[in-house]
Amino acid sequence: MIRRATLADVARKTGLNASTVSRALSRPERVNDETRRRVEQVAAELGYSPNIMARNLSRGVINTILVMAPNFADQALLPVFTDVLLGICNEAEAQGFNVMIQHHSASTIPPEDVVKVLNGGMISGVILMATDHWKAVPEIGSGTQPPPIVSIMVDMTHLGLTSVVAQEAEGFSEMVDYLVRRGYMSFAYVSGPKGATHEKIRCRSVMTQLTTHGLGDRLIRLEGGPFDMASGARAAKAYLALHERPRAVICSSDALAVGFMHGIIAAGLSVPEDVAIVGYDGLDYSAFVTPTLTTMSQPSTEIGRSAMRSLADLILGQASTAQLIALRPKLLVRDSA
Amino acid sequence: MIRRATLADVARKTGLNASTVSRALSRPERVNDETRRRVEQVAAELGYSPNIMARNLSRGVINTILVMAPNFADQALLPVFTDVLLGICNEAEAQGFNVMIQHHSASTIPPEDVVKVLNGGMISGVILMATDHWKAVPEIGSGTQPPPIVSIMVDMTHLGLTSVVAQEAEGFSEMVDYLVRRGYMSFAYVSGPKGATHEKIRCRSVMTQLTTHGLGDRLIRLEGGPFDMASGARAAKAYLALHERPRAVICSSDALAVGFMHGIIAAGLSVPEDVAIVGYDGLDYSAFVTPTLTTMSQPSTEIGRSAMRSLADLILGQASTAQLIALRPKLLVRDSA
DNA sequence: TTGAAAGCGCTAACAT
DNA sequence: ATGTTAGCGCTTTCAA
Repeated sequence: MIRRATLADVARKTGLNASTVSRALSRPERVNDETRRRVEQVAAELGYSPNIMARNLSRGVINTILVMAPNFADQALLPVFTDVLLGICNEAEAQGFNVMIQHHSASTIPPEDVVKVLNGGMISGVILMATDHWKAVPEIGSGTQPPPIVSIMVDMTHLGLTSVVAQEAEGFSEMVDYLVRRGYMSFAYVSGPKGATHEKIRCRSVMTQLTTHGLGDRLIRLEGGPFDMASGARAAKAYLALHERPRAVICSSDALAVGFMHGIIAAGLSVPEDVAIVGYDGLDYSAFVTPTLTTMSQPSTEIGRSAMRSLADLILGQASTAQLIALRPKLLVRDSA
Repeated sequence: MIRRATLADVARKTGLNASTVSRALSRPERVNDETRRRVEQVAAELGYSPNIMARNLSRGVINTILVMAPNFADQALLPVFTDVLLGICNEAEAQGFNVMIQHHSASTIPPEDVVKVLNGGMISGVILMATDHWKAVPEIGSGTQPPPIVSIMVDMTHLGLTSVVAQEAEGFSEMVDYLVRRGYMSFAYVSGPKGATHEKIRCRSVMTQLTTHGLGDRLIRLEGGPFDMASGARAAKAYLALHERPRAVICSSDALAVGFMHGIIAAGLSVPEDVAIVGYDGLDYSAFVTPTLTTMSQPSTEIGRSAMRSLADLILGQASTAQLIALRPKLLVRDSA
C-alpha cells in the first residue's frame, strides 16, 4: 500500500514548516495569502487531507457518537429504529458529529460495553436504543460529570440518564378512549415480548384505562411474542379459538396488528365488522394494508433528532442534569376500527 | 470533565515503565505473571482502558469501515438496506471491524466524499449502498492499489470496484417465466424511480423475457416513482383508468406491489382473480398482506455479509482484483399470482 | 507571519 | 523480563 500524503509531505514540498502548513489549512486567516495559496495548491496535488485520528488525538477532542442497538430476535433493525436513526443522522450532521452504529448481538446491552466504548476515546457519547434491564449507570472513569449517554424509547432518568421517549401510556389510553367512544365493549390485547419494558407499559395502560371506563373485566390478554407479524398471526389463531371473541383488539405494535389482521381475514372474518383492530407505531405499511390500520403514530424521527440534540448538549457540557423528553404520539383513525 | 486515566497513569501507579504496562495489556504472555497481575489490578482501579485512536495511530492500523447509504426521498433506510446492514454488522463483528454508517443526504454519493473519508485515516474501507451515477473511481492518494471500496446492489466492476449484487435480471426473467407458465397473456409493469440503475435493469429484463415468449407487445408500462407504497397506490389509479387492463402486474419492488394491491382492492377488484400481482424483494410484510404476495426474495443479509467479507479481504491485502458476486433471488409463490 | 519544540496516548524496535 | 527511545500525524504554545 502506497503511503498516504501527510502534513510533513506537504511541508517538505512547499519548503514550509509543518506548523505553518497546519495553520494554513485550519486557520487560513492567520497566514500569508501567498503562503496559503501555495499550501492549498500542493495539498491538492498530493491529494492530502488530514488524518482525523491524529488531529483528534492532538486536539483532545472527538466528534463521533455511537448508537447501540440491541438485536431483537436476530432481526434487522426494527422499522421504528430506522426512522429514529434517520433523525439521529440528520441532527448529527447538523451538529458536526459522525455516527457509528453498533448492532449489538444480545437483546440487552451490557453496561460494561458502554464503559469500554466511552473509554476507548473514539466516541464522545452514546445513544442507547430501547435498552432494558439497566440496573445502574456505568461508572466512567472517576469523573463526576454525567456520562454522555442518552436513552431512546426507554425512560432511564431514574438512573440519571437523559431519555427521549414516546408517551406510550398516554397513547394507549387514548386508543382505549377512542374504542370505548366508538361503542366497543369487549376487548383483547395482543401483547409484545414478555418482560419488555414497552410491553409492560402498554399492557398496564390498556388495563388501567379500561378499568377507568368500568370495563376492566372485559379484557382478554393474548400472548403475542416478539414485535413481528408472525407473532401477530399466531395470536390470531389463539383469538379464533376463543369461546367468546372480543369485538375490539388492541395490538401492542403495528407489526403485530398486521399479522393479526392477516390471520383474522384468512379465517374469513371481516375487519372491522367482526373484529376491530388497532395497532401502534404508525409505520408506513399500516396505511396500505386492507383495510387500512387505525394506529397511533410515533414521532420516531423527531425522537432521534431530539436525542441527538440532548447528547450534543451533554457532550459540550451545556447540560448536566438528566431530563425526560416525552413526545406525544398521534391517533390515526383509519378503516380497521 | 475529569481526565481519563492513561497508560502513563497506570505506569506511574505501578512504578513500571509505560511500555511494560502496554505489553502487559496487549501481550500478557510476554510479561512476568506477577507484573501482569499488578497491572491489571491497577488498571481496573483506575478504570483504565486504552485510547483507541492513539493505539491506531501508533500501530498504523485502523479497523473501522464506513457504510455510505444514500438518502432516497428523505426516507429512512429502506427495509432492504437494513437487512443488508445486519449482514454487514454481523460479519464485521466476526472480523473485528467496527462499522460506521453515514446516511448521506443526497441520493447519489459524490466520489470526493469517499476520498475524503478514506483519507481521513479513521476508515479503512467503504461500503457503498446502491449508489448510482458513479463515473469513475476516485483517485485515492497516488497509490496503485485498488481503493478498499465495495459496492452493494449496483455492479461497479467496470470501474474496478468489487460489487455484491442480487441477480435482478435473472430474478425478473424468472418471474416472467412463472407468470407465462401460469397462462397470463397480458402484462403491466410498475416501474420504480426513473433513471435508477435497478429500475433500468428490472424493466429491461421484463421486456426482454416477455419478448422471448413472443409477448413483447403485451406489456404496458406504468410509471411508479420512488420505491414506496404510495407510488404503488398511484400506479393502481393509472391502472384502473386503462381501457384494457392487463391481467398480470409485475411491480419493481414489494413496497410498490403492496401499495398497488391496496389500490386495486380498494377499487373493488380482487386479487388474483381480476389481477395477478407480483413484487420483488421478499420483505417480511409481503407474507402478511392479504392476499399474500408472490415475490422474489433477495438474500439481503447474505449480500451484506458477503460484501463485508470482500471488503475485509481488500483491506488486508488478500484480494486485489475487482470481482462480481451475484446472488440469486428465490421465487416465493404465494396467493397474489 | 513563520519556525522550533513539545506533546496528545500509545506501540515497537532496540537495549539491557 | 523490563526499560529506553523514537515515533505515528497533527496541533499548539512560545519565540523569533
